[in-house]
Amino acid sequence: MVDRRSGVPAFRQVAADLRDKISAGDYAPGDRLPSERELVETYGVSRPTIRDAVNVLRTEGIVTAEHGRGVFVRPPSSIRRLSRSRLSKAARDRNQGAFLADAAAGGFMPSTSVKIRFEQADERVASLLAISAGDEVTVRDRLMRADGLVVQLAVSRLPRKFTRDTTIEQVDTGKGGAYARLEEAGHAIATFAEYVGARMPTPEEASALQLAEGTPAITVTRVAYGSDGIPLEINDMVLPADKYELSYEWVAD
Amino acid sequence: MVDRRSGVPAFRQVAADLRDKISAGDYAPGDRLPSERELVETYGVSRPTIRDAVNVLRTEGIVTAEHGRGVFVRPPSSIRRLSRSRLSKAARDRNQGAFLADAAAGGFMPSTSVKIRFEQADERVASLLAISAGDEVTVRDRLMRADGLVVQLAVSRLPRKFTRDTTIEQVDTGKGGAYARLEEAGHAIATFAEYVGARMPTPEEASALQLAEGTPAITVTRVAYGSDGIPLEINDMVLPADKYELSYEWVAD
DNA sequence: CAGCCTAACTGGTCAAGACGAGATGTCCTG
DNA sequence: CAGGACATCTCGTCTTGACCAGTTAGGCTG
Repeated sequence: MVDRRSGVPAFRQVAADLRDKISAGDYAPGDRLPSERELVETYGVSRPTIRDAVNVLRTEGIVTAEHGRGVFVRPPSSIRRLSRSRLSKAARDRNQGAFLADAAAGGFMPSTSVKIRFEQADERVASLLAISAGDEVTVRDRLMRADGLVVQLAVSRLPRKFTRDTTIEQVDTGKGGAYARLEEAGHAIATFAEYVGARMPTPEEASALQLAEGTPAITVTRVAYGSDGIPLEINDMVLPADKYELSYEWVAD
Repeated sequence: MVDRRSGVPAFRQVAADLRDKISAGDYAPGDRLPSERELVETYGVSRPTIRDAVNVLRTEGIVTAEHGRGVFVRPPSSIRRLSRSRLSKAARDRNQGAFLADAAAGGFMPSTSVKIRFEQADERVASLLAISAGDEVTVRDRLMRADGLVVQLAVSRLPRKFTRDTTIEQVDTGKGGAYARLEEAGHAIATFAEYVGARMPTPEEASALQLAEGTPAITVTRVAYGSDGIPLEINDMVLPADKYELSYEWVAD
């Protein structure tokens, strides 16, 4: 029941009560919550109020609603850990992109689709690639699927001057991937930098990644530098936060 | 106006239209949107429908509502970049914790509050610290403020066997911080590992960090290892995703 | 007995209306 | 002219009522 005199809005009281019941285990992961109309009875409030309460839990990501079936406690999803060793030369030499290596380890059927296009660098891209805004860049737009489900979006951008007359401008870059082609052209990768953030996905990202309401996206911008310190490539990735965790290790100095 | 025959729910049409107008610059960051009652007129739908639409944008984090004032386009917040060099020994020797070093660089007034407690390791903590579940750990619970605003929560846990009879069990650990005390006790830090994820904040975190609706939290778990590979400390941090970006650099191998 | 079909669930959307509470400018009063 | 009271904006909450749209299980039909 709801305390009308407490000053706390009714829908928040209901949300808090349901949240407590879930964390106490009264409703276990995968369980169906009572229907909205049942909750109307038990709490003595109207249906929109119940819906407001459930929406709070949905945006918190702890329940999902399925039309016609009910509202379910979201089971903790298995986290895939991405380590920076995915970019080691050893892994590259095995002719595996980072994603294919993950697939081999994770035991799922990988598939990727690539689109190539060319564009003029905007301010952010130009600054990260140390070129001038408006300079031409080669863009490789990748969609990665695991067992048919999209699990990762990645957009790779390279100054066109490094990719002309290479298979980097083709869908299939050949054995070893784009980094191997760069190396053949005299641009071996020397260092990496990654910038990690998180935000709510755009509607397009949410539908592409099939994100449930209340699931944030992790954004990773990776910059690959040559031995002379010149940026060779930036790679913008968007990952579902409920499926990925990034790991980094380093030696203390 | 709203197209009733399109099959797209009215509140989503309104949300999409407002989102487009915002990204097109019709409403600039900081601008007030038309009031809900005005939107009722322009779109020809009821107020609950308008509110649903606005709520979509709120959970997407692109507008905030202020009671009595209006709905405002959220200005892009300035991102503070946390680099791993914040943990270099040089920085530690300057008697600066990571947070104080950031403050010096960012030019804001820092303040922190610390609570010490002891608890028994749960499964996750035990596994990360390579001890047995139930073993006693020293917990340092920190709250960091910048100009009075809470900007970071951090919980540090160390096996009690490493902290007994040290100032690590005091609020003030002394010059150089906890890592310096560990080193004096023969446990120099050799390597770090960080695990980065993101999720929606709990209600407690949201109010502590004063997160606007629709702002995710970045979670960082840092493990510090001694030269013998033994875990010495784990540090769980929660950061507002709209204020922080993490950066990592490494040499390709 | 197999398969379809429908009834009775479920959540999704929307309306119209009411009142509460914070913010703010204006106008009146001292 | 300064300051406070109030009118009137804003969003916040909640109700009643209705219909639409997936889902599912049970019963009917062939």
